[in-house]
Amino acid sequence: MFAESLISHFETYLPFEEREKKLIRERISYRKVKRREHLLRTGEICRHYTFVVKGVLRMYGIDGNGKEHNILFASENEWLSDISSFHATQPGESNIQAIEPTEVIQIEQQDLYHLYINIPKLDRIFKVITEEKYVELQNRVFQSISSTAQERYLYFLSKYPSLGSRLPNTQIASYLGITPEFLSMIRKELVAK
Amino acid sequence: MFAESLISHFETYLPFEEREKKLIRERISYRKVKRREHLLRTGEICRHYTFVVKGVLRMYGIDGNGKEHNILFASENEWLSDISSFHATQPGESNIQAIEPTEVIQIEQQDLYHLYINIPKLDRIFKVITEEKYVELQNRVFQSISSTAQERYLYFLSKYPSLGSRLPNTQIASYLGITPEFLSMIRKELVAK
DNA sequence: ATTGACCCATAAACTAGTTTAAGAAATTAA
DNA sequence: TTAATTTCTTAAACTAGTTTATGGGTCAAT
Repeated sequence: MFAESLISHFETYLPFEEREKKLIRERISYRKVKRREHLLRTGEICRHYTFVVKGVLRMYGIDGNGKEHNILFASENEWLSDISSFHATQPGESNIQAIEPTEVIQIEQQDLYHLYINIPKLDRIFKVITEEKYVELQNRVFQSISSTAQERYLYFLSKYPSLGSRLPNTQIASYLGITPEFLSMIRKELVAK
Repeated sequence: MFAESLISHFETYLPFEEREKKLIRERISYRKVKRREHLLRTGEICRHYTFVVKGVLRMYGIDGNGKEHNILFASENEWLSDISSFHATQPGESNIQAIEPTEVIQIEQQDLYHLYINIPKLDRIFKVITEEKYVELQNRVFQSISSTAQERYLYFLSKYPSLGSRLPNTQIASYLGITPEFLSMIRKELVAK
């Protein structure tokens, strides 16, 4: 059953009792997302916390000139949500789209709050998950203010080796904050070495 | 008493009973930090979660060429820690230094864990605090891949209006990922308008 | 009052990354 | 299987941001 991949994800943090697993199973839903299908668009309220079972999602923003910029990717066993839109129940800026055919588990706001109340250790687990994601982002900020595009690309490859081959280079360039043309140049230079 | 500024910070999230406040008071310590004094240096284990009562701290990293880059600032009522070093009890890369004379409240790892166990709502509160900081960082990442230095500077000013006048421009330039010379040029252009 | 450390500004030469354009290669849809 | 679309590469002209150097202003400490 699809719920087991989520429960075993939770159990990498803390053990769960059957009673708790049952509560979780009652409050989650499963969804398939086609390649290029959107889960969220600018101006919509983000209604779900989304857990990737299989595939890859990207979260991106759109700048003043209408250009898309990848904020992050989420692949197997990762969480994704426009957190501020989700908690405030307000329209947000973010977009979420599948890059590959993707399967996800989703929790709605009221269900997640219900679970937080009935399974206090979920507060602990999401605190830890958010801290882990926070550290990742902080490293990325440091990279972005201290490193060249080539260094950022090598860091990305070392951090997400599978994504390096799985994603089109245009998506990676957008994540790195450079043009696809310049990424192409960087790759050429790296091969030359 | 110094503990009250921390407790009233917590109570902006959830109410606390006297029993819980007592537990907190027993587990925190107060410290004055001189201008330019360090709370943490590269290679050290980050032993504390630090709450700024008064003043401004900066967290910075050092790149391969020995140059410092400001990852973030923490001023009144903000938390700061090298989270991964703190939880892993392992040496980290980060540095934390006072920009102004600063007063902080600190919690050591064992004390924080003790509080998490005895006051479960602290898991909830730190989950929310970390989510808030996560959203801030995510916005900053989006800025860094989508905006010019001038736009990033204006965003910084709008987001932290007090810091704009309180900090030397060299510190702001380091945070924005540009040279002080270029920030100087940006400011000149903005004044000209 | 004077030194020294730091902070800010200006300018010229330089470099990293963008833009535009155009063609080749690879995927996807029909 | 072919047409259509997306992806990748190359190259030339351009722009945003760096580097180096120089000088002036400010502030805390003697």
